[in-house]
Amino acid sequence: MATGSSAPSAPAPPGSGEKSHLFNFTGISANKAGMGADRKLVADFVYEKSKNSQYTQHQLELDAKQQARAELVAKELRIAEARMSEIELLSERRKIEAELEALEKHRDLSRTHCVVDMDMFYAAVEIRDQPSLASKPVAIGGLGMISTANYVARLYGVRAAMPGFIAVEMVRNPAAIGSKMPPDELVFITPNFAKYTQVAMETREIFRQYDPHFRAMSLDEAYLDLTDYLAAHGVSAEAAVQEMRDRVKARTGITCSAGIGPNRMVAKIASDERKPDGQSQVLPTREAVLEFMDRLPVRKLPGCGKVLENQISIMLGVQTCAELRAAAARVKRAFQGRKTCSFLMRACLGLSSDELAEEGGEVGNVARKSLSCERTFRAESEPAELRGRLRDLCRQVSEDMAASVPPLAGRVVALKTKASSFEVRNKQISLIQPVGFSPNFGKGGEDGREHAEQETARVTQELYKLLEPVLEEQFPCHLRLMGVRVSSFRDQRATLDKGQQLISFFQSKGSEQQEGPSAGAGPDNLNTGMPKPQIQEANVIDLDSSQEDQRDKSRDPPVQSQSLPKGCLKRVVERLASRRAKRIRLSGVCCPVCGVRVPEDQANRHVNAHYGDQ
DNA sequence: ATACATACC
DNA sequence: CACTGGTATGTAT
Repeated sequence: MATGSSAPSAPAPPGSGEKSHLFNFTGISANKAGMGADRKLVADFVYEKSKNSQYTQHQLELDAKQQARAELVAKELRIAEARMSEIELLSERRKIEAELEALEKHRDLSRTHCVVDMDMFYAAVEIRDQPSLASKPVAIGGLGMISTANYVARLYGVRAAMPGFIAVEMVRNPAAIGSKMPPDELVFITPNFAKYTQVAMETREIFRQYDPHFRAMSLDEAYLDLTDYLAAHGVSAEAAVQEMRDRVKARTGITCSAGIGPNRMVAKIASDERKPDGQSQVLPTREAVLEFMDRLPVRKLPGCGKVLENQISIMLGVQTCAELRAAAARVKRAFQGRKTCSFLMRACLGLSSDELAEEGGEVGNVARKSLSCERTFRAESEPAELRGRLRDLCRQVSEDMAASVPPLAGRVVALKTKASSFEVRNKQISLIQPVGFSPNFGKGGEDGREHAEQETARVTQELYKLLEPVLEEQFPCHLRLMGVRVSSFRDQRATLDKGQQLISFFQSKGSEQQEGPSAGAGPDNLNTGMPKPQIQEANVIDLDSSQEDQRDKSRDPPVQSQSLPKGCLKRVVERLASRRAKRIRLSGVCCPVCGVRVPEDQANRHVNAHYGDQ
């Protein structure tokens, strides 16, 4: 299993005992090494602590399934290759060379992208506000799950996404995981998301000055296109980013790391190189990019997680991007007909999908596509209790839909359940009429609040009525989690921020452009390597008319932009811009997590709601 | 189209 | 005490 440099390509011998799967699923891998602790010992330790849990049993099943599949494909590959003649192999080789050559056409070295990542963000904020913690092992989260660990805790092998109760044991018993640290007690801190959000706003104020269209991926990570800034100020990327990081540190007291590169993928990977409190640049030449990519383990490619890494290892015997490139022909055969194939081919050349997007006119869609709420709880069988939880979830989803701008209505609702065995089920219902709020919801006058409550209750009830029978189908059941999701929104664009991105695109590109908004505004395609559906101008028109016109257009086919009269788009953009300005004056602050605009006095509550009000 | 699995922070 | 939550997307059926 590809669990690290120790055993790069050895497939797990079937039936060789419980450690054979040496935790593919811990995700501890080439790039996720815990400093100061031995990876393998950490994996063993975690395994020992949890091998009898339902969780682990379930993970082992998934793991085994995945492993068997990879081995099957590997076997078929070997057979197919054995059957190929020299001539066939040669012609295939030539074909691949040509394809790689063709991909070079998409290489764009003209832009400078930057990814900024705050160092151990939540922990850094807490330690800033309580400096006595600095020397102690600190984890943000609880016994169930850790979201961030400081560097002291990392010396004990503690990492984000690790269950807290295991982390406690590791800190108490560092020798067991090969750490030379003295035994200690892990300090837990309950996350304070409102505070982290406040700090994130401060960093974003700074980011905005370097790229007004920067994209925040989370509270602690942002993608910037520095090209215009550098041209305007005549400074080097290195200097600009250093200055930006200095300003972030001065303003927030927290360090960050950054990567600079000719596209978002390269910048993202580079941001990991000199962490913490460092920056790294990949120069905009083909040679520099290839040299950088070549030594990279494939696992470092955003989008290549532990499963794909393992597949690549088992099926191709490949660990690094250089090997991946050399094995392009086999990559193609192994993943033929799958998006993964083109993703890998481009990625190993250091090509980011945003380059393709610009070239091909395919664009990233920045609108939200689904809204959901899920809760884990102590496993429960009682129907009345489960129904109550379902109703709570429906209420929460309804409130979040109401708080969206515009208020949401969706044609698909889904119930997710996780049994105490960790088996997950999803059941979705497609509707003719969307469930949710009218686009005009929330614009009421004096009786606005009362009406809002009434409508929210109505939507809650509609969701519940749809999903309760779905839950019923599963009785008797023993559940540890339920979740409610709404998608296929009537309004494709969901947040104010994204609306502003639309405007900026149209303004910069001019009114006769036929494509949607530039993918340069966000890293939407970064992980998948694939273009997302476009936002057509039709959506903008729809948005506009939705103000005056309540007809439900959700079932109408998308209007082709070609059918729009000349000059129409420009007017739409202007009207949109003026409405935006009005809304900004009228209504509170923009949630930095979801982009939804909420009244100022509800901002904290709203932000915390994203995280379950912890 | 639906369900399930993977990935990211 | 006991392995998250929200969103997107890829893959299989």
